[in-house]
Amino acid sequence: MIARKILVTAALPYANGPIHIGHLVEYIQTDIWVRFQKLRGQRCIFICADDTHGTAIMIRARAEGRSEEALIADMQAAHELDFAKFDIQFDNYGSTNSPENYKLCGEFWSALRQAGLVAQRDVSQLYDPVAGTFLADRFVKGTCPICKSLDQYGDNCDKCGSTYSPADLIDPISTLSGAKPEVRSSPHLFVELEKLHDFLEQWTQSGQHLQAEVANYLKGHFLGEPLRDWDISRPAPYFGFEIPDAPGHFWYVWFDAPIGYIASTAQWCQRQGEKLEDWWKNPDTEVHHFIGKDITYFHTLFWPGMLKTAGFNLPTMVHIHGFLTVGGAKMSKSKGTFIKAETYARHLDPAFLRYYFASKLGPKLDDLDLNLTEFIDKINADLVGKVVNLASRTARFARATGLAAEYPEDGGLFAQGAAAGEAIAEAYVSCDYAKAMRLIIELADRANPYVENAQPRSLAKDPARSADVQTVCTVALNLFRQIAIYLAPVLPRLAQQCGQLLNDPILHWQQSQAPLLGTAVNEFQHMLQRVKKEDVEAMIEESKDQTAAGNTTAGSTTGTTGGTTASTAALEAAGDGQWQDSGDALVAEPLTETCTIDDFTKIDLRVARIITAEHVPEARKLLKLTVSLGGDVRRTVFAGIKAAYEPEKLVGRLVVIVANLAPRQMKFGLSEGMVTAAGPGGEEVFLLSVDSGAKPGQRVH
RNA sequence: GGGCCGUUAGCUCAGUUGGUUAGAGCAGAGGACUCAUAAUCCUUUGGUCGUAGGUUCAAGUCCUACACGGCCUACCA
Repeated sequence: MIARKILVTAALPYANGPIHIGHLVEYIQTDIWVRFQKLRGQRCIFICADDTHGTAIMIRARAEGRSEEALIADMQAAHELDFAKFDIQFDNYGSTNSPENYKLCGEFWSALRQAGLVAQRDVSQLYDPVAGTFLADRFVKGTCPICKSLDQYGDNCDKCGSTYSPADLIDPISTLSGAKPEVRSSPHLFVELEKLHDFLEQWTQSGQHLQAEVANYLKGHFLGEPLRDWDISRPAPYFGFEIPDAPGHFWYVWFDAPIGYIASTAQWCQRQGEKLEDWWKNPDTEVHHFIGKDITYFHTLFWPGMLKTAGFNLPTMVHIHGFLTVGGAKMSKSKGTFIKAETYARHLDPAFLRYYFASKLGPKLDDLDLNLTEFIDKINADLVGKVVNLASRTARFARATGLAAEYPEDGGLFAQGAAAGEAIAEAYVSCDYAKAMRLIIELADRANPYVENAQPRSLAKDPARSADVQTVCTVALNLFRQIAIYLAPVLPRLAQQCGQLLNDPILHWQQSQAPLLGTAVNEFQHMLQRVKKEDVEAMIEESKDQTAAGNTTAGSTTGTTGGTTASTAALEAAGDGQWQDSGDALVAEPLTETCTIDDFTKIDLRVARIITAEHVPEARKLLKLTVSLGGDVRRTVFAGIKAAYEPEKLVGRLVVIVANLAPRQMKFGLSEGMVTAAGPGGEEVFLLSVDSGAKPGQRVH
């Protein structure tokens, strides 16, 4: 058999936050696939890197008073350490901030230029004169130009949903410095993706490279109309690569991030004495990308377009997975389900998570739920009770004799297991790990009754029957070994331990097809500890302590999406030791521009009592409140607090409202004010209260 | 509102091109064993396969509608 050349990537984690268990779904999924391919004898390499560029990194480095390079070096070291703990084994782990990547970006760039796909036009963008930087959309807030809502981000309005340019915002402020941004026009470079429309249509709809639902999604959402030009340059200052033929302009982080896959491969080639062309410009090489559904767009439209234009291999397959939920809900810092990789590894065996994810992962892009009770049960029942137990209940008796020289009659168990190998392999290949695990555990379910019936315990008592003991142990340990081989992609350490126990390392899938005979058996050592409920609880508790609030989507990675807000060391160090308040909130929403007392008095804050509160059935976030300002002055106010408060519990309660806010016509009625609250939104909304004694209608000074 | 996916035993899920009394694991109940990490083994309870129609000799499996849930997208504070 000629080995296939398979190049596999997982999305590049952004250098702005630690690895958490949501990320790990992807890296574990990918690592299993790679280990499987290697075990089957394919030439398979696993390539990844840190994604390091962009405004967010620049801002954070600035806040921490150090260089971007120092920041990303620290983050990369932390990421690699976390991955190693989970046995995620990259062939090369690079960085998008590498000379190789710069060179390749140039290559892609020339190709795009030559193909006539680059257009230039001016973009008016807001500029922060204090921070001395152009402002990415999310670093500008102001009043929505469409619906006049206050405090909206620069790219789209949370309230009316309209999208616009940050330059259109009314009364914008920079969230970096609080300064009033100026509109500055600057030339930007665009990739005219529409010119590749036909190619992308054909490539995405071929039925070969994408999961069917993904192809449908693209067809419905993007390919049905002209593809928009893609703005891939950013004016200085920007942490990234300067565009060679456009001094003062930098490639947008999403331009150089996927090219990082190739750059990281180049580093591997350098080390291995291989040629990059053999891996990226070779029709015989398969390229497989594993990504989360949040970055589908980039990997299925832009990226193939770029590869096609620059003459690199197109992805053979883009494997897209869903998000992780914990206990059926999004990971939540306040609930302690936002679990960092590092925290998990301090409390529990990473192998457990690998097995659990494997047992839940299918080829679809459904979200995957980590149910902690199920987690405990599954690990203890499957891995400890069924699999490892096979070895632990027999290895001891086999020490004296070793394995028999001939494989005994076992009622066809080993042959059955060998025959199941191809079905298991197919399940791995198609990323249906759940099915693979099911099939494997079935083998263990058949093996244990064999041991039970064979009664090695009573045989062992009779010295005259040592041959029979050897027979039984030879069967049981071979069945165990067969299972360990099948599980090796998921549980590499177990495979290694099995190899040690039986003096024969597990190196190839094919070893599952013939029993191991005539070797010595070493002393049995515990292979896996059971999961203890207390350890899981301790992990959750510790995760709770870390930061204040905020639900975060347990998404995947690469680039500018899905990153968690970074806390800054500086702010945390300055925090009051007694309360341990995190600096995250301030980082997420920095202080605004200084205002005068006159500015403040323009806003008329009043104490009000909630008289009625009801759900607005059609609205997802809104409650309709009637508040009293005393006497018979009533106001109707819509408040976006549905996720955080039950209407019944609000009635009678005193709140603080903005009483002179211009009324606003909303879909569900006229809103005549605004209820004040703190928090990032969603379930994390906290209404302002006043101390007892205050009366409706009183002004807040 | 649009799109996609799902709805099978208390829980997690299998159910192949429609074909006999719908399966597994876990949990529950009873028993056995004590070699093993209180592991294992045997027996057993439990399902009008979301609802309503339809196609068919035959439907968990195909079609239609509806309900519920999830995700995406839009709308919407």
